[in-house]
Amino acid sequence: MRVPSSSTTGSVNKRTLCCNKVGIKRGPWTPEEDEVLSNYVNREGEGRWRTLPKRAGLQRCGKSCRLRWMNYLRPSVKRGHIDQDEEDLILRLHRLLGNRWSLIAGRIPGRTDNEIKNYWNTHLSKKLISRGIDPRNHRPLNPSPTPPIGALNNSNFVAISDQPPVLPPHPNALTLEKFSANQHQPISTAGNGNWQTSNTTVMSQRSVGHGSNAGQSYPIDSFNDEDTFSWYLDRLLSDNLPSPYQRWWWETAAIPSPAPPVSTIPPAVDSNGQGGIWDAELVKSALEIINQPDYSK
DNA sequence: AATCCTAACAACCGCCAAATA
DNA sequence: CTATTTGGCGGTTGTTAGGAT
Repeated sequence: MRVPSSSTTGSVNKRTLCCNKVGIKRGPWTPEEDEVLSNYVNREGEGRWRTLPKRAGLQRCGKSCRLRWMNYLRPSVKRGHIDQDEEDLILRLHRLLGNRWSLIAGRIPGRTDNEIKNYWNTHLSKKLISRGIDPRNHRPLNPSPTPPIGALNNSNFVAISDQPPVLPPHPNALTLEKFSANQHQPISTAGNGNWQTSNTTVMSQRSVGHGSNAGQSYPIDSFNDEDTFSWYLDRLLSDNLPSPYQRWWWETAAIPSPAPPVSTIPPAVDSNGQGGIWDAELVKSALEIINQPDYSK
């Protein structure tokens, strides 16, 4: 929660335009404000956030209104206790997707990216650390052969061995390496989460696998392949998830529609006879990640 | 009772891609 | 085609509540 807007510190100059106006309120929302915003959005619908405050009669910036609606007021938002199933799922998805909170939230009905991010930072990352696992990459924190005594008992997780699991590399990184090696210029994942060539950012991770992106000039022409790969990976994962998760995984998938029929999935060998993009090791890595039994109840 | 410490989480920030003018 | 606006994202801040001292 923030200090209300009356403060006039030097940081004001750095604020984005919508929050830089005199008379714009900041900080916690009151029940009265919530009601005004809820009534307005229920009546007029979502969108046009920038002009919404004026139309609705709120002394807030549009960004703040959008955030309040999306994370708190929306009827579909399920707030409160995150149960064991959800927690298990967040762990699996984070291991697969990293800090892509909106993608993770998209797989957990009723939960927002902000809520999952908070839950991760306050609960789950600490839980993993207590197990001797690095929450950033799900690999052992301490590469020494003997984990600390008691580390495996200090959580809700069921220890399946005396050793923390050694996990395979992140599948998305593998994906791009594969694209690069077979067909295109060198691409790597940068620390800022963007895909890069040697000196130029070429593709935002937010674009990968979703949307047409017509008109954009990506140096790789395999965007559709990547798109298809996302779909294929989705199918593999849904088929191999623990049973309670299978149905909603597919139902909530944020993937192109309609999905391509199975018959269009390219073979595991490309036209040159080289290892194709559906590399068996890549698929195996993804399945190993999602099926790691250490998060099971 | 007062103070300190920390977990929890709502809200803000800067950035950037997509949409629109 | 370019400039501007909008919406969405992940990272971070800082208030609050509650437990410990």
